[in-house]
Amino acid sequence: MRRILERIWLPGDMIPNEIDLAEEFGCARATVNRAMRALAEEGLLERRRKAGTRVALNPIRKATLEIPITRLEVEQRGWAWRHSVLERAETLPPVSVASRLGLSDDVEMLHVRSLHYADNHPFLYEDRWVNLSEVAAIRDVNLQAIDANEWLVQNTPLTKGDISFSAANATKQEAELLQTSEGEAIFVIDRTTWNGDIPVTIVRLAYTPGYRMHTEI
Amino acid sequence: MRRILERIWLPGDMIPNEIDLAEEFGCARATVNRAMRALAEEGLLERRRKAGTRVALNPIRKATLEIPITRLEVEQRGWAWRHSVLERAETLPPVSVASRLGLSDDVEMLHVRSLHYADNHPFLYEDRWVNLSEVAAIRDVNLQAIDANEWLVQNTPLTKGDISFSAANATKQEAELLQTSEGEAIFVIDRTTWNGDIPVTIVRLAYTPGYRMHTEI
DNA sequence: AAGTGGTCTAGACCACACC
DNA sequence: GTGTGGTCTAGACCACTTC
Repeated sequence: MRRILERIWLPGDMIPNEIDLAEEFGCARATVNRAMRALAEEGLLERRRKAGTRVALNPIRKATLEIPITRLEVEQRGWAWRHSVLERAETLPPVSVASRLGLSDDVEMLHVRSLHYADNHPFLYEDRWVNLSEVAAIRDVNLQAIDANEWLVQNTPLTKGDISFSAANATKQEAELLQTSEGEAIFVIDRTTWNGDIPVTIVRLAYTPGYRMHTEI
Repeated sequence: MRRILERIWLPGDMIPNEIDLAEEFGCARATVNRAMRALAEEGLLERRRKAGTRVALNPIRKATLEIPITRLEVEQRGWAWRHSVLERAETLPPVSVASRLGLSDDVEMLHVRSLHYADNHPFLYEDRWVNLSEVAAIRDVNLQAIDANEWLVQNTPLTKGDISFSAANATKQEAELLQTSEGEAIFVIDRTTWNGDIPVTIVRLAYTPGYRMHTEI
């Protein structure tokens, strides 16, 4: 790592193989392998069998985003969290939702709209659809007492997720709920989650204006 | 992993120690360690010496975001990339920039504003300040020929980065550059990068309306 | 004090990708 | 074919943290 950061080994350079490095550093080959694997996972090296190891040309440093439970995210900032369920209905999904989940639009799903507060200020407006045929047990959950996401994470196997981040102008409804004005720029997360190949839930999270998602590399 | 996903081991459960697992699976302890370390890095397990290993209570599944070079991001979508430098000046930074970098505001920095295109449509407006005392060599670089970010990534050690994502309403200037209307919601990335403790560059990336950043977990 | 995970070793065999 | 990384083993000692 030092040699890469100090540009002794330049991007694109081949570096010695594991056996030679082990000899140079006076350690076992397994130790070299462990170190190199870690550097490759960080994106600093590119490794291929037979072809050898080279310093990554585009050190695409991977930022890891933690996808937190809203309650914890709010509480970590020192605010009091609460949320309020605006709507809870078992109903037919719009085609856009059904098709994105690969489900038929003539089977009822659970539709939950809720508003999360931080210290009594609107923080996040959540619009969620849940696949009832996969998570029937959620019918009996008091979603006012526990956030749907928190319940799902703790009670359903979730193996795969698809997340996208974007910006959107607040609709009139969103503006009213988030106590801002129509057209204000809103940070939006759209997330779809599967258990294996079975879609579990799709949710749109619209954050209060000024929200920033933060990470380090 | 199977036992966690199939909820045989529930969130919060302690799981057997490495020696017992090695015996159960008929493998060496090092192999168990390797597997458990991988699961811990994915966020499925929490490990502490002496305290043991437990299934993560909040499977904060970590999404890894790749921070790509804009040229590659555009080209990967099958579009032709080009960019055009709007301004290039060695000048004193505004206090906001200097203070966020922890630099004095009476030392000149390089200010570069540029517009990236995808298939001749405006894609990204970039406003960047570079610490010339750390990266003097960039004075002689033809930034019209290579994107500043791409040059920096390949020619400067960058050890630490701070990234935030947010939504903003397009200013009049941004709207004109991105060929949209004032107030349109814009996806914004603010990134500050250091080499060790020395700040290297700070940049604001304003994406074309409708831009989505995407990842999977 | 003691038990846990963290790390390392020396050796072995394997799988893949390039020749 | 052959050289590379990928993986595994059996054993050892270490470091941390909880008891």
